[in-house]
Amino acid sequence: MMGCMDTQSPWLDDDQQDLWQALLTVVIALPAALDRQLQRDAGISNFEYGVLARLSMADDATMRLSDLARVCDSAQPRLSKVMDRFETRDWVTRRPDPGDGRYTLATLTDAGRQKLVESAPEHVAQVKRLVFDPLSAAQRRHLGIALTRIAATLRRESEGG
Amino acid sequence: MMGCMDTQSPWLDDDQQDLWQALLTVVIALPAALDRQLQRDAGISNFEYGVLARLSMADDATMRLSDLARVCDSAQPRLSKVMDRFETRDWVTRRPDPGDGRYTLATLTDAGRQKLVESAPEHVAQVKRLVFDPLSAAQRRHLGIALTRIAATLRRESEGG
DNA sequence: TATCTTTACTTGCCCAGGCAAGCCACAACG
DNA sequence: CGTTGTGGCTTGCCTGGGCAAGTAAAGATA
Repeated sequence: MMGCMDTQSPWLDDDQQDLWQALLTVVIALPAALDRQLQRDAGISNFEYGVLARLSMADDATMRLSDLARVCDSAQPRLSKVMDRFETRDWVTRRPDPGDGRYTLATLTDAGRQKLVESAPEHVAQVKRLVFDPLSAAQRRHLGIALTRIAATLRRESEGG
Repeated sequence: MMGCMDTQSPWLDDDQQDLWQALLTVVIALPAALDRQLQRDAGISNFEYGVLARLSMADDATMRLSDLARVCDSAQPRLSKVMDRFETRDWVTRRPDPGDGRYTLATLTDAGRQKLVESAPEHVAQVKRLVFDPLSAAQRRHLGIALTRIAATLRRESEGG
């Protein structure tokens, strides 16, 4: 058991096991379910939907790729290839940042925004059905608090580690 | 269909947005972080670890592949290929179920169990660090309740849908 | 017993993602 | 001004996963 335990025991107790199993099911089956729905109804992946959504929220629907990658929890090569696909479908345009040629600015086109608007309702409905409907208001609040903490830890992990 | 909203509005309010973003970060970044650690320290993926762990808990360390796939939230082809890799490393053996030749029984070998035991401590430590450490006892309890409900919904989805 | 359906598993093809190496723009230093 | 260094992005190679088609065993029907 290797001495590197930052916490007490090297094993999970029963309650932890249950929580852990539920979390594993969610992180495995939830993206799969979202991907299936989006692929079927819109021909895009859950990750691609997230990229479109994030871009649409930015000023002038424009962001630096590195910033976009960060908010989408993505590595750069992955986002780069998504952008290749999006550009061939005319959903985004890429151009060097005039202020600093190292950055690349991505802008959502009208066609890209339209794709997002088209695919949003069914996707949002799926999210509500799978995540929000099973929970009471109080449970949603508690879930949000806990997940926000874990997400913050994961973000630190990605940047610092 | 469009009209198929099982809940009220077709959009998420601000609180829901925050929860949704945190959940997205977790389902994307958590498997990635677990995979990195396991790949680095043990040369296996998080999914493969889960397969070994599940098999090790069964009676005689033996399960039907279809049952194993279900508890691992996996489709059959995926598990089939994992078993190919495991068999070449002598971590599992496969043989037809004597009672019904359609089923295949997978058994964890001693070497397979040893691999699991070797890789467990660091993996468990990582899980604790990323998931449990950021939370209070009450938050863990709440999180477990909420995730169990969502996981149940997802399981119904996989089977019925 | 012969045929058809169902169920469990495997195989082959295609595509997305990770990683390492390469490329380009800027900054710092002499 | 050259040179070196750093940071952002892209490319190529390889592996893993999804899906649809194929195989094989069991059961059903006649």
